Amino acid sequence: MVTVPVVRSELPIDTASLARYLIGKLVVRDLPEGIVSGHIVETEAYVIGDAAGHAYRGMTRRNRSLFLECGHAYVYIAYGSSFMLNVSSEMPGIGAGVLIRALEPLEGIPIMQLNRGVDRLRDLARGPGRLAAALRIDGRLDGLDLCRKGPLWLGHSDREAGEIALSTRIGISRDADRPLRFYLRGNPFVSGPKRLRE
DNA sequence: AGTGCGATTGACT
DNA sequence: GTCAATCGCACTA
Repeated sequence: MVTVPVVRSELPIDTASLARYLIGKLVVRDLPEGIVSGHIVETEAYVIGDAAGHAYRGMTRRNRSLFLECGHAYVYIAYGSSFMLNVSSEMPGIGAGVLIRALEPLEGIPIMQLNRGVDRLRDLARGPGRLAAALRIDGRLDGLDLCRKGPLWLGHSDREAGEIALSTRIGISRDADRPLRFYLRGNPFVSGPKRLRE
């Protein structure tokens, strides 16, 4: 697969714009068994001053990667067992980021199937915890620069993305009405209930 | 030291 | 569709 990393200077600084920009880009994972990758089909923006964002109450040990220059990984555990992959956004020192919620599998599908313990293509990376498991993403990747080739990085795709739709975010209670979720309309690899996929 | 709560998932009706 | 498991983290004292 011929793909090049996204260029940091081309990333939109604004968090919501970055969330939209990342739809259709590639997440590439370099594992000992081979390359695993997929197209991003769903993201959520956790913007500056967002009560639902992990940086809302300032920097802590867990969320410090959110304050890095845009294009770095913020990886944390939700509900005790599921890892979540985020891309930091905004200027250095500003805590905001984009949650990558779902991938359409592209390369290394047999590796994903082993990592997930399921075969069905649609179930491999539909949902943020499943995505991280499929790509074997854990806390050791927290803080990584995603704009250069390495164990985990973001790449350009030559495929046309399709229509990008907007909705409220999934699984939060505070600031729940803000339309900050981006997804490819009708794409079967998008998570959430039916009404949030069409 | 104790408490409450999730940016979820998988099993089940 | 419903619901419980699960445990790290932030907050209170």
